[in-house]
Amino acid sequence: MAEKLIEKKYQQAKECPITIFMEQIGGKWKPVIIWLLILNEVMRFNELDKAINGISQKMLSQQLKDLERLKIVKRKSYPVIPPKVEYRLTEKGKSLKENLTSIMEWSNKNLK
Amino acid sequence: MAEKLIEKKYQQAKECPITIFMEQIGGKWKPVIIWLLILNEVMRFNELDKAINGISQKMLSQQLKDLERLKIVKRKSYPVIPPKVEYRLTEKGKSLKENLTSIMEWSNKNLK
DNA sequence: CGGAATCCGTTACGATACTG
DNA sequence: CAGTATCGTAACGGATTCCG
Repeated sequence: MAEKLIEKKYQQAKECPITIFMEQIGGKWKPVIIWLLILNEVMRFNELDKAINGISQKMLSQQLKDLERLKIVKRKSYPVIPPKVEYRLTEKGKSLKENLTSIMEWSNKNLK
Repeated sequence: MAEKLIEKKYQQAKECPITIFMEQIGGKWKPVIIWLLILNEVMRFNELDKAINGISQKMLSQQLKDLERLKIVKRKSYPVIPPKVEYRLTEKGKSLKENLTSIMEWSNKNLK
């Protein structure tokens, strides 16, 4: 009886949207990639690679694929040699700007 | 020369505050814990354990320690038998409410 | 009740090398 | 240039047991 009440009271924790957010947009690299694309509109693979301190090509391409699947990033490839691929945000991706900005401000104020 | 320009242009990516945020507040469990404490003010270890679907005691105590170290959560222990320990947010912790709320809204709108 | 200790599997991440 | 493929390590996370 009491257990049932507790279950009900704290039900919010299940399928928590914040958790889903963290699982999908969080992680070590995705926010940086998104942030760079907010600042620079469009970037090539190689530019992202150079811009992100310490990332490997493997990780970068993996994270970009994830973000593409999530419809946050658009990939545009030109059939030239040498290859040229551009990445930019979708509208959905751009809509993250305010969230990331306020997180950034909080972080600057509160985290070392 | 050109390299130097690129380095400069994308310097934002180093020590990115959003990355720091994700590393410290992100992850699978921390946001849920914080959110529950926002909703319920004060909770005991056991209540958190029951409220968070699928968490193990090990993870819970580990995450609570992390959050305590970050000064986001306050721990209050009563010297009684059986033991009683309460967790609540610090002011710093409470200041995350707006961030988490807007993340939650975005998540509800944009993530499955 | 509120943990700590242990064991163990899975995933994330990283370094390096290679390719169309 | 824009990636794959391969391999090794480290961190994460879960299950179980034990204890004051």
